[in-house]
Amino acid sequence: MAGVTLKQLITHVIYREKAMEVSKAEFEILNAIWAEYPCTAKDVVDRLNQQDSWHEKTVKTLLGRLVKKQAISFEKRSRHYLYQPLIDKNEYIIKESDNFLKRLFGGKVSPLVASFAKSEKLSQNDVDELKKIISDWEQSND
Amino acid sequence: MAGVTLKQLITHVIYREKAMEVSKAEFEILNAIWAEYPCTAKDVVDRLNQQDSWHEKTVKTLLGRLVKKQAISFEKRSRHYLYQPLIDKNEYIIKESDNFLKRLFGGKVSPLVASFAKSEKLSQNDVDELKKIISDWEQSND
DNA sequence: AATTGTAGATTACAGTTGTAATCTATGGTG
DNA sequence: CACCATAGATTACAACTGTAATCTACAATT
Repeated sequence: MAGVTLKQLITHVIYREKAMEVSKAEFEILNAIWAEYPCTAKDVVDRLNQQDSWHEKTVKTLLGRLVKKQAISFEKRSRHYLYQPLIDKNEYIIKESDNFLKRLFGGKVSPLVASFAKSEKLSQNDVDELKKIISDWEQSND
Repeated sequence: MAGVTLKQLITHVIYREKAMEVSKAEFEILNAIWAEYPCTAKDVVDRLNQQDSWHEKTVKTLLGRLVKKQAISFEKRSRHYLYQPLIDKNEYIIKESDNFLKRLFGGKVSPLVASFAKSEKLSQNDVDELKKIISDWEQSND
């Protein structure tokens, strides 16, 4: 620990206080794990490579970072690790959505939908789905 | 330019090819400018400080970065600059929303709304607004 | 048992970001 | 006209990111 500045030390000590932030690339990894877990690093690589092209080394790095951030954990199975999420997908997605809506739309969904409607990014199908969601909501809120 | 690696050079040459990325802090600045422009750095600081606390130096740095990224431009007025956006607020917001929805919800709005409904983050007011948006949409799409 | 492929650990490295402090030049003030 | 406050320019700097290459150790194979 030689050469560590006081600031670094303090930063480290209060690390746990900070809200955990998952970067975009890390989220892709997390998402692949959520698909089915526990799973190996190879599983993750394979899943990701169905869509895009991820270098195995990159995926390993990101898995390591997610472990350090305590977003996932692993269990040793002889040669390889079995990874598994420590955070819930729905919870995470809600939190992220909430943050996003706060930053851009005052925290509400409707302005987003309105903005999509205005720029013609809303299809009949989207509207049908929205109507269904609304009627379900009304069903359970009276 | 001595000591520049080939990779750096290439990165720089193809710089314009990359989609411009505005960071979160930069977005706050942009947002303050969109409120009313042209405006000075001081205007931006004042506007931001109505809500949060921004250091003047930080704001200046971010203004500089936005200029470099060609997200805003300025015009000299003797001692100070008059800043003004180079990107349209609605366009930017739509693009960001689209990206966000692609990353988390397969690109569609309804799953976001559904997820909000499920976690009880939807108020009667939100629902009323959504209904209004939908009926307006249907009005103009038949 | 020696060898080797491979899994994870460590190291690399430039770019971005948040957050400012310091430098420099100039317009306004006494 | 000299001086200074201040605006913008430059510099700082650690953390985070994306993207991998290299190192190290062990399990499976011959």
